[in-house]
Amino acid sequence: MRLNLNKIIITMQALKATLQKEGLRYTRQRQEIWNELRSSDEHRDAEEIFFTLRKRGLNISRATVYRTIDVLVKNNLLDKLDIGDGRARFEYNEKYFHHDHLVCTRCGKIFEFHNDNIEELQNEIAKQKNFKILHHNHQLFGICEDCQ
Amino acid sequence: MRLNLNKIIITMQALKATLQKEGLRYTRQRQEIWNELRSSDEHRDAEEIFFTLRKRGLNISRATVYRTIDVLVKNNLLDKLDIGDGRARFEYNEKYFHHDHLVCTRCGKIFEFHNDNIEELQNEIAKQKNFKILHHNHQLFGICEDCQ
DNA sequence: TTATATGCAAACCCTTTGCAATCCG
DNA sequence: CGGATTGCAAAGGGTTTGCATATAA
Repeated sequence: MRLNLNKIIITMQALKATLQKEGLRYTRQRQEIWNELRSSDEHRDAEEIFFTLRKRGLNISRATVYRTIDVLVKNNLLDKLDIGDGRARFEYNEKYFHHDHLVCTRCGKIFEFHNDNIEELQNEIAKQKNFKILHHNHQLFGICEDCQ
Repeated sequence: MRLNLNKIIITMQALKATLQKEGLRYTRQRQEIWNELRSSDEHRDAEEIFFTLRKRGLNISRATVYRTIDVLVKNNLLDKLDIGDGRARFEYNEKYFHHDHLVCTRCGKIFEFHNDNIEELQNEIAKQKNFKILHHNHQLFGICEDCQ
C-alpha cells in the first residue's frame, strides 16, 4: 500500500518536474493523461486514452492528448512503439526495464522480451560504423502460442 | 554484361511466376513498377516510384503503385520497411542477404547491417515463448558519422 | 469477348494545426 | 491580468477504395 502510494507520488512529481523543465504548465488534462497512461501495462494508443478520459467525464480533446503525449515521449517519460499498423502505441517508460516486442499478426497481442546479448551486439554494430545510437526499434512478428 | 541480362530475365520471370500463382495478369504497369524497384539499392517509397514512372511518360496512378507493391510484398519479392515517419519504404528482397537498418535521425540516411548472432538470439527468444516468427523489424536510430 | 486492371477522385485513418475561448500562475 | 493551454473543426499526409473505362488473355 505504502509502496504504491509512493510510486504514484514519485511519478506525479516526474510529470511536474518535466513540465517545469520545459516551461509548461501543470494542467488537469496533462495530469489525467499521464495517470491514465501509467494505469496499465497495456500498449495504448492516443484514441483509446482520449475515449477513456472522455467516458470518465473529463473535458478533453484528441489534440490535447496528442500534444501531451508528444511532450512525454520527448522527455522519455513514455516510450513510443511503432508496430507498423499506422497507429502509434505508448507505454510508461520504467527506465530500468527496457524491452522489445513480439507482435502476433493473427490476434494482435503484444509480448515483451529483453535480451542483454542483443543489446550489446547492437552497441558493437553502432561502434563499428561510428554511429551514435539514440534509441531503437526491435519487433518480432509472427504467430503466438495461442494462435497456432 | 551477360550476367546482368540473366539477372534481369530471372527477376522478370519471378514477377511473372508470382502473378501467375496469384491468378493476376502480367501488365505493363506491374512490369515497370517491379523494374523500377529493382533498379537501385535505395529504400524507395510509393510516391517516388509513382513520380519516377510518370516523369518517364508511363501512364500510371498512385493506386496501381500501391496495389502492385502490396502483391509484391505479400509474395516476398519486396521487403517493406517502416522507419516510423509514416511513410513505408520498399526494397528488392534478395532473399539470401537479409539485413536490418541504422537510421540517422538528423540526415535521414539509412545504413544496413546484418548480424548472425542477433538473428540466432531472436530465434531462441521466439522458441522460448513458443512463438513462430514470420518476419521482424530491427532499426537502430541515432546520429551517423557524418552528422556528428 | 469478358473479367481483370487501371486511372481518377473521393474517402480513410491517424495525426497536426489554426484559432477563438479558457485557464493557470 | 496576459500569455499558455485548450477544444473544436479543418487541414495534412500517406494509403485505400468505388467506379467507369481500358486492356490482357
